[in-house]
Amino acid sequence: MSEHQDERDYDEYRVIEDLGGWRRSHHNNELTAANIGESVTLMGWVQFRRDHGGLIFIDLRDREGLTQVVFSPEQDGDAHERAHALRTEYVLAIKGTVRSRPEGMANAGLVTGEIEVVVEEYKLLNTSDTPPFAIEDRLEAGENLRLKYRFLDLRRPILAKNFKLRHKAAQAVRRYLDDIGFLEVETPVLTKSTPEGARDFLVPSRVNQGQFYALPQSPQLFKQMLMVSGMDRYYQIVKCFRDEDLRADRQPEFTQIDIEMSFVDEQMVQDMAEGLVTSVFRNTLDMDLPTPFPRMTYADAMRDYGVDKPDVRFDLKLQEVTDIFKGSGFKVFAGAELVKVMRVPGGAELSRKEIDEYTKFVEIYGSKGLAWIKVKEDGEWQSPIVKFFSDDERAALADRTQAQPGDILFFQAGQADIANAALGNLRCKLGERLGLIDESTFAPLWITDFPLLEWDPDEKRYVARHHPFTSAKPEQMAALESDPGNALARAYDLVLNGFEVGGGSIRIHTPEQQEIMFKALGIDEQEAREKFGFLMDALRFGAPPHGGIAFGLDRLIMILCGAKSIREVIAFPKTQKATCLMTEAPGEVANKQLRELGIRLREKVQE
RNA sequence: GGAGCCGUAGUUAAGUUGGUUAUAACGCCGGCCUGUCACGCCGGAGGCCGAGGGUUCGAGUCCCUUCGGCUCCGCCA
Repeated sequence: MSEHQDERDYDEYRVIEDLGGWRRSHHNNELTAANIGESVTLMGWVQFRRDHGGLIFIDLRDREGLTQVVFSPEQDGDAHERAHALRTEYVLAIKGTVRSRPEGMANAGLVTGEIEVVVEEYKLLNTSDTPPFAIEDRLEAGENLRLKYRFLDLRRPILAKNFKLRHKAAQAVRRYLDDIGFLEVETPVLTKSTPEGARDFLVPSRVNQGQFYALPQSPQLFKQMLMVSGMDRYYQIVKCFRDEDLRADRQPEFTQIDIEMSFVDEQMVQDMAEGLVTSVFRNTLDMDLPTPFPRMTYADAMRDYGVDKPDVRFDLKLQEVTDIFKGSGFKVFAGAELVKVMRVPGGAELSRKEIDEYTKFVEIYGSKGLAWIKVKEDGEWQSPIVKFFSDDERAALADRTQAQPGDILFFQAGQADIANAALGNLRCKLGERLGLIDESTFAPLWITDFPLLEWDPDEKRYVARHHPFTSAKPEQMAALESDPGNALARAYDLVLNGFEVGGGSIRIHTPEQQEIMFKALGIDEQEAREKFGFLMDALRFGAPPHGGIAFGLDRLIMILCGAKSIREVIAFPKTQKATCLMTEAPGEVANKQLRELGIRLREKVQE
């Protein structure tokens, strides 16, 4: 066999050069037919290399896009020869001339697809190891790899796009709030641990050994202080910290658009918030959301959707039928605190296997099972449970649900919170599975009239549903002492496509009302003074009526991007175990550091 | 604290009832190639089957433990 011609070692061509005063003239999405003939300087990474031996094509990538550059032996033999050594993710600076691609060679898939840049001179600014995964949108590496090499993952156009949108949204927020008189004020990150709410992240104090700061769960009390200060309108795009377990839409550190206003009621905060959200939509998706946003009370949301953040992009609803089955021969329904049904049009097509799957699904929420009735084409009811129904019960059920041939009815019966959660979440699963959701639509919705307090069976006391500084509805403030469980709050959530993206309230601004609230929560005077003394003091010095709202920026951006997780819109997110695979945080610290802080670990971690 | 899914070349995956030398595609390395655009063609290298233990004549496959990733329940005012 003809001996291998000497295999070449290209390393001699891989000499890294200095930028040497070169300046970039364009990004890689900018050049079009209008630039033909221009001399340009481009910089970026090698996306694809197509080496024909003669001609070499490189797609040069930067944050903005791709441009095809051509190395031709006729143009510059030396540059062409050296270009054989180029590999994926090498960093290049090229000087060349923009020219039209030959007839029929345009690439309609690229903004720059009509042209190419023929290289006259280039510098290799850096080489690259072969990346552990391809830097492309269509190839998805495992998430652990992506997070370990997040700096490479972030080179992918889809992520660059997410972060550009996030940036635009943040700019729109600042512009909008600045225009209507809000001041951006920073608040401390090292602050005080407060009872109530989420678990705090603690930071030990070296100067005050044995004492700890807490990272803020939100700047709630600071923004109220700013209102007392007469700051009038405050906002901040700010990190918040909650040491709770993670979800696809929850990270231990996350970003809020935090807003507070003086001399306002609910309507004024909501109007402002709608203006903010519509401005964000306009400046990111170029989409006009109709205002005012629809409103729904918490009670109605629970009644019709079983959850307090309904996805109203599709129209399935729940109906209560507890009354129909009071005293029924079907004991499962007769003895239940709540019986609810959901009519799913066309659902009779669901297979037994699918229904079994949904039965498993509702068990997640503590449900004991999933009863169902299929209405066949001839109107006959097929079901494991109808044989237990009386004729009256059947008639009442048919009347209330208006079930039609081809429908399926799903039932939940039992403890109210479980039945609601099970059926409400099944509703969302079915909406997805049956293609009832138009992914291109956005359905904002205000949820209002939340209960002020919730009974905590573990602690055997009421806890604040929103937070302890939320005002009750004026007509119920007096009743707070006599009938705390039924008081409604001046609180509101903004729900978007089934996600809670914002929440706020009108706050308590007199010490008398705040004391009543603490009392209702079982916080005695001494504890109130210890934990919230500064708040009590502030309320005594002419606190104006005030209220506000906070938006979960990560969630909002996730929805705007169509992403499945907020990790796709956070540059360096944590895993479900709250670790960072790139930096390997959290980590152990040197004994010296612990000594300085006056901390000794209870159990020495071996090795 | 709990439930479920997953972990096999660099990557993404296949791997039957436990049975020869663990597959494929992409990527990587080398050769050829002047109009490709996820270039093409030829050749080649590459494996602690997450880790540890067990069952067995024999384990990627079965069992136990453990580590890691994801989804969810609890939790998250």
